[in-house]
Amino acid sequence: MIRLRNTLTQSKEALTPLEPGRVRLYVCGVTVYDHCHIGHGRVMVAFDVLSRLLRHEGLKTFYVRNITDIDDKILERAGDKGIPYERLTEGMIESFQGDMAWLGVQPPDVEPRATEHIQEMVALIERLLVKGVAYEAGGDVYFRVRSVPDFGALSKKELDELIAGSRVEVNPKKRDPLDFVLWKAASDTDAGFPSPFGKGRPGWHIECSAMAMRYLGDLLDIHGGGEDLVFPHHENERAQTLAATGKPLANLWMHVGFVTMKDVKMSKSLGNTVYLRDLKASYHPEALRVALLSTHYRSPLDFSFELVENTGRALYRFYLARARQEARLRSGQGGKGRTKEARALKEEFLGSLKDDLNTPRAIGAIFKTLGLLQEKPGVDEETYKELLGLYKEADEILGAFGLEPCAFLERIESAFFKEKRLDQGTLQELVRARELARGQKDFQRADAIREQVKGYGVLLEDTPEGTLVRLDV
RNA sequence: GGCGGCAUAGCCAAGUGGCAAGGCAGAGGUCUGCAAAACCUCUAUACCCCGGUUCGAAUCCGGGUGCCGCCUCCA
Repeated sequence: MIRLRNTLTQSKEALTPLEPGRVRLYVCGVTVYDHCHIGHGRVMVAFDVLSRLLRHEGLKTFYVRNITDIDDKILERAGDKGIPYERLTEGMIESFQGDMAWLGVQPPDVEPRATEHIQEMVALIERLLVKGVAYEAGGDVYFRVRSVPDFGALSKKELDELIAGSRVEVNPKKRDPLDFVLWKAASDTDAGFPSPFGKGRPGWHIECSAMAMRYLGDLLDIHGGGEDLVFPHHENERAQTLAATGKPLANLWMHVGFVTMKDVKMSKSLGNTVYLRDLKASYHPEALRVALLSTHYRSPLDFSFELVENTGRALYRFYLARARQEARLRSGQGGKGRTKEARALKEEFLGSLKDDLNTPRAIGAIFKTLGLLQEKPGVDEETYKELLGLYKEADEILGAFGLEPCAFLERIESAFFKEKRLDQGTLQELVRARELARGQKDFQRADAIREQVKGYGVLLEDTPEGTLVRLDV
């Protein structure tokens, strides 16, 4: 049983799919007018983990994540750059997909684009017009918010209080200041699509309802996105779908908390953003992924480079311990039989994830296996097999902890040597020279070499098997 | 102003009624030519404050305080 917190009811609920064994999942993706920052990355990773977990639990999951490729910001940005908006969005979609691949986010089953579903949106708007809950005004079409009695249920807002606190400039075309636009008229020179209401483009909210309904039907099991989408975006999606179909679009609404920088929300409009693409050069994607999952998805995550560095260090230690354990087993040295503990950790891992995606606790369980590996003689073959099962599960669901230790270490090392401008050949020579000096008990020279190499961030450890090169990551 | 959320060690972060996970950082010890790594031990008499419920609360209830977010495009 998977339990998830529902924004609508403000409590954890057992996930009970509409159709047994199948889950319909829709997540609001990105508006492609700029590159993705860490906040986007967090949401995508969170729902990536959710979809992986659902599938791991044997639920056939159909995951739809949209791309908003037409809106005011896009047109504005393209205008600033003096390029057609399609060129801007194509470039940003490519950038987005590159970032997601780097982060290990699996593609959704369908990634619909707004511009390719104008027909569905127009049809839905027409439905709303027929029902009398929408009206045309000067080429625009608006949705009558007051036609939905429980408007505000999702975001816990009272209509009248919204008006009181409203800072929106009044649009004279609206009959009620809270009404939102379903279709926006375009001038002759503006980008736009033909429609029965005239040339124009869809409002932001209608696209998600239309595309969700197109691919998943009138009612979803789970609809998710960032916390800032609760109001107005999801509230409006819910209202318009409810008005059109009598169904509230989704049974369960999930929202991911913000990424902050020094406790202030990271947002494009505030300019305190760190883009995913800027992290690619310096960090292993697994370090960022684990860092993003080390805080529960609903809590704010205060981002810092230190956080990623610390996580990278912990991962390095993790893979080193595994490499050592594997070396022990290869050389035929047995360890302790700890299968009971290993199984308990495995249960803790999966149980945590099934309880509202408690990734921090699940990650804690993974790190607890380190204690088993590193305690005196390590573990025996059977126990390690059990642990490998856990790591495989972590790889499948979290998309982390499942690499071949050597693969991870080599990747870290190659990046390291590239960055530090110390080539491996020179290092090997120094290590040989030092071993020679040590053999002659010339410890002064040996220590000097160790110091020299340390300047490059390389640590030399003397072990019975010879010199071990370790990186100060 | 309205609504929502959060407050756990130096830092990050679990824990939702029964001895306070885990990570990072730090201290001491074992080991070592010296180190490092690893291991062992230690690092919150205690979970923002004040009341209450209970045999028992970080955990439930009431009242404060502080921080954050939404109410406007935003993941």
